[in-house]
Amino acid sequence: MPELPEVETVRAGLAPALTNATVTAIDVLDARSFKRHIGGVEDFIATMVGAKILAVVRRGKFLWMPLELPAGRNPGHKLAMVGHLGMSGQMLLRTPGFTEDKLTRVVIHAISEDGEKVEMRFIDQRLFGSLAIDDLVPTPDGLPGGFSNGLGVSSDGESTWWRNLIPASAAHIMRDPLDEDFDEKFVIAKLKKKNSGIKRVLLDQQTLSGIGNIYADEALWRSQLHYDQPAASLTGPKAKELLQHVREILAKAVTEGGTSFDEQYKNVNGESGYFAVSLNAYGMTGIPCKRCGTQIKRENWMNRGSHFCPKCQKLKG
DNA sequence: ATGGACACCTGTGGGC
DNA sequence: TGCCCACAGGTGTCCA
Repeated sequence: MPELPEVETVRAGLAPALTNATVTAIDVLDARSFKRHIGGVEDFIATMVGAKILAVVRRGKFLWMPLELPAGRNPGHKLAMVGHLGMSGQMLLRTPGFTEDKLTRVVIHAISEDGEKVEMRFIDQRLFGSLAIDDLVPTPDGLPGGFSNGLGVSSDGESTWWRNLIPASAAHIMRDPLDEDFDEKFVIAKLKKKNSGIKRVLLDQQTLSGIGNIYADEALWRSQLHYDQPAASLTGPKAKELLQHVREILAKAVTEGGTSFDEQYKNVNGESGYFAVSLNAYGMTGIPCKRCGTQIKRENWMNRGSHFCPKCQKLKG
């Protein structure tokens, strides 16, 4: 479900409530949400309870929370809780006692700096999402690991110890187009070397991150590119234009709180985002193209769907 | 390198 | 009403 705008909406919602909060207890309703945590459920709980959350950081669709463990419980490495929403994950902030949400898998109980109790409920229909604790390792480029909007950074503006670190399990994820250290030249150079179809490349989180099926279809529609157009066949200016569209679409979707079609995407308060009204291609099968009036087509592609205008997004070659 | 298939899962909606 | 099929915002891995 969630792509960068949805995950950023969640990050931005969690950060004010969880920064500097201390974990007090964890309820596990379904242990399958921990399949990516090597040590198993008991280890996850033992590490998390008592830990202080220093920030909520995001790169692409990955979220993490650097942890400060209580004195005397230093494992020798820097740790973070890493969350991924998969296709259907949600992280809701609830006050204790709020009606239990259907499909809740994990509840993290915490107490804020001000002594307020808060519950972060991890809801996940399909169980492709996960929570795990992972080692933080230095970023290869020595720059900040991800986006945290300044929350959790010390008041004197100095970077804190976790800033230029990234969870080992997300270290292969390249920067996303909204990252201030996003290296556009590097990405364009990479596109030039790839003979794969452009959509495949847009979805490859090891080239650039944050884009999923919705925003790939939207960016390709705006750029009038067919999903199978070889990436290397794009001219420099065309590649630049495509990335500009990607950036604009992601940024606009962030301001609208992401895309919601159903109960699967919600912000931390359980509210839907509004970007769905701005969609031009994704899920628009049979609807006239807003540019030329031709019906938008859906084709099976890579075990999912691709939506495009057959007239203004032709393969060129 | 690259493309494809599939595994991991549950739920919903359409057609009959 | 029930049953079967298609389909769903992701990622990782294995195989030709």
